[in-house]
Amino acid sequence: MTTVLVVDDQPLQRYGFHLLLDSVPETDVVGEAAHGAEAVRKTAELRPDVVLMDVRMPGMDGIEATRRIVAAGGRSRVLVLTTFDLDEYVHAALRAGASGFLLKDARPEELLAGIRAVASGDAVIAPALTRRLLQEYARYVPAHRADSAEDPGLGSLTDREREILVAVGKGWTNGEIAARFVLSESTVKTHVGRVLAKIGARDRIQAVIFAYDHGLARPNAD
Amino acid sequence: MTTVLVVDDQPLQRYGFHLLLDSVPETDVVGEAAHGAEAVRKTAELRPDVVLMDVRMPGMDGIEATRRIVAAGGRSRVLVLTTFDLDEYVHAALRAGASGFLLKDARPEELLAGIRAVASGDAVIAPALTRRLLQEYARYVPAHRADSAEDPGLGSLTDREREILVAVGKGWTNGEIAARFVLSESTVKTHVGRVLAKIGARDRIQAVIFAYDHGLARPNAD
DNA sequence: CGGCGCGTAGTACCTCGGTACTACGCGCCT
DNA sequence: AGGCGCGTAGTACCGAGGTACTACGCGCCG
Repeated sequence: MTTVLVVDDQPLQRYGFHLLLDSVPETDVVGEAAHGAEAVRKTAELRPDVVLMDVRMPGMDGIEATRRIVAAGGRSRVLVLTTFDLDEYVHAALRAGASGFLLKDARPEELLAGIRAVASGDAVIAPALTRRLLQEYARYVPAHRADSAEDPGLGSLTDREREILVAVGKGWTNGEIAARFVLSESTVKTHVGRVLAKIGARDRIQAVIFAYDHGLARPNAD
Repeated sequence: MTTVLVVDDQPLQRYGFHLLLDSVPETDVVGEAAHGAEAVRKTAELRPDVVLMDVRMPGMDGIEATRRIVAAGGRSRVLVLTTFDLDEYVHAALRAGASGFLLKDARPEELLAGIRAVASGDAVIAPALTRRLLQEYARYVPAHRADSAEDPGLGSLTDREREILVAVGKGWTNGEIAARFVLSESTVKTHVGRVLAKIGARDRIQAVIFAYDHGLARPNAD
């Protein structure tokens, strides 16, 4: 049995979800909320398996509510629903920690399948959104490992040189690298110089770019 | 009516898909292939709406076949199926241009829904994989737009300054930027200096990192 | 043993980048 | 009319970065 909290500012919409979810035995609507603040409060109180969250709501919106629910650390998972497939919503929701994102025009069985998946710890994305998400994903997440044959130098770097490159990718100066690796600055310069030659970069800036493009540098830097 | 090409090296597996897809009126299996090379050939010949592609196959595997089919530019979409949810497969398949990735233990209706979605130009990912994909996505694709309140400067940049930052993110020197923007190097320096001050970077290297972290710089650089 | 790759270290030199500060024209708002 | 933001441009200065070249100890391999 999956317990669900329905969050939507439209009473009629809530009623519809209620009807749908009660029509099958596996889901049980344990509560409703009309805005973000109420959603956060009731989630803490009722501890539902799944929070069915509308995005557009007066006051605290669904994104912010999602963020707080996820931050609270309970076991409730958030499935975001919206009429609009605006990219910003999707991004914001996923970054807020939502486990899923579906459109309200989804067929009932899709919604139920989504709730089921989210409840079991998986994630769902509406097919119509998945395409765009994947395009972006493929753009942003490049050569995960040294896959695509062409590999101008990465493989020829020694372990030490790769370490140095990562450090350069963090934006550290030669002096900082020397300090953290307990080396002389001269040595760092020698390493950096060799790295630049091997990867075909003319300066450390292009080395940073190289590092990002090849997955050596990460946004969670420093 | 959706036409499907079934690709799998196991005859029994192909038979199973054939049975399933023929049991519903909306799909029509127009051909089968036992390995990658045959899949590429038959896709070109039969022009199916959807290619149901197994990953593990002797000879050319499903990933390479997917890459070639997508590169060929036809309207056939590839839905990759596998028994193993290995990350490398998922990554490779998506980068190869697959429109979907499902596990073979999917329930029949899920598979059919997937085929339907892919045929209509959408994309599908098995829920079990979506979670991991999203985690990574959230890691790699940072603040897409100035969403999360904290925004040390990006919003305060003028249009010109943002242009400059993008150029810096491409690894261009001040001289190159001056040349491409038809400016004096002094002006570029002034702009760069202001950008650094606004985003809180101490040098252009950290500006490059900032640009990447905020989605201003792209792997498809230069 | 001798050579080679690698990591370490140094010197010398010059360029590029960044800072500080000034300055001016343009457009917009008050 | 005056002020302000923005884009433009300049000078002067200095430190970090990069190049070129040399050097040495260590471990591995033929």
